[in-house]
Amino acid sequence: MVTLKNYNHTTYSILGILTTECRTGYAIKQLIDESLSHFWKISYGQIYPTLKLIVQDGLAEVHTSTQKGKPDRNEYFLTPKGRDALKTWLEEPVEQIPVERNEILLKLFFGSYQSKESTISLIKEYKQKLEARYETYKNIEHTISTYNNDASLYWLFTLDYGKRITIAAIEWCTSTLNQISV
Amino acid sequence: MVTLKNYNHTTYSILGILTTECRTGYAIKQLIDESLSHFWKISYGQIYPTLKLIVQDGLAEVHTSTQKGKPDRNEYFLTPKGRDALKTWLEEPVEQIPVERNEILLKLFFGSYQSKESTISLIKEYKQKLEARYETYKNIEHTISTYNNDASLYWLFTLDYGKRITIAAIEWCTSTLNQISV
DNA sequence: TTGGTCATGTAATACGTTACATGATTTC
DNA sequence: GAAATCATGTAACGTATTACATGACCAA
Repeated sequence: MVTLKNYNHTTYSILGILTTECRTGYAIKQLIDESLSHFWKISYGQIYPTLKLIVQDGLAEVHTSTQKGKPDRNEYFLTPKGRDALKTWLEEPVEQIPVERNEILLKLFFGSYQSKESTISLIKEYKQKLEARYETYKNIEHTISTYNNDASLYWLFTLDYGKRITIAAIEWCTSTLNQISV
Repeated sequence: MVTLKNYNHTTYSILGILTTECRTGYAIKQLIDESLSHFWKISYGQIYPTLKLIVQDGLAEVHTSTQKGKPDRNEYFLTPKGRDALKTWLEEPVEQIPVERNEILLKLFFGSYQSKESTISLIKEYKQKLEARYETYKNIEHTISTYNNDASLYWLFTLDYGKRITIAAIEWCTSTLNQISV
């Protein structure tokens, strides 16, 4: 029995996206920025080396098409081994919820060391950014609704998460501002 | 006029903590693990090199006490320059809210590629971890309440944030489980 | 005597961002 | 003519984790 190598989450995100119609490094970046941006991000500096790696390891195959004028287009396709690796990872339990570092909370933690006004504008700006983010989520939701494949239900679940968290954070801003302003 | 160097958030977190009674690398780690763990984390591999750096740059001074038997104890104290650097950073606006990578949402995003049962247990486990986290937050809250200094009000604000976000996430779990189980 | 607490530190590795380089086609 | 889109990729750098090494004291 062959034990599969362990890859990092970035690699699995790419394997996962290769199950969709996205086949090029460029398209992978686009999909993540458009539809997963509320809980994932990636850079070309990760994508291209990772694509190379998964081909080396036999998780994907690359079909290169040289087009007149245009640059080469490398399309990637999962192999059965690649699908296995993805499935295995998907069914593994998640060990821990990671701690997200939050700069705003870090600054607020030292709030007694700055002026009330600074703290208030810190939270007000945060609130504005959260409200903008909420609007973005509604746009993503709209984009996803138009896809209408069997994946889109799950995509909407992840968005619902983003929206709920954002609303909770906005409410916290309001409540905290009230408590400070007194 | 002297322009201050820019440091990373980890460095500012250490500067901030040096405004409290925590003076050693060990105590810094402890405080973060106990009272900031809902939005920050740090390792010794960051703490000790950073302490060295801020002394080099004149942001802190170190007083070493050699004790009989026990290992050397290095106590760090902010210099006026260190306080300036902290204050400047505290009053700078936060550019962007970072995207937190979320492994659970990543797996859920590819939910159509796995069995319903896997997805359900993924979310159930997540919910359990969130509930455990909520309990932890209540413990931290209790710890902080006993400190009773002028910082503790702000510390409680950050905790309130953690609690609200966690509750929203738990509610999302419940709602999503209902929708999947149908 | 075993494990916890106090206490400091480094080296290797892993992970991620940013800036750079290239270049054709299409749209305003 | 300028800007956006499609398209690929590397190198340098910044940041963080993990494992390792050391060692005394104290409590169960």
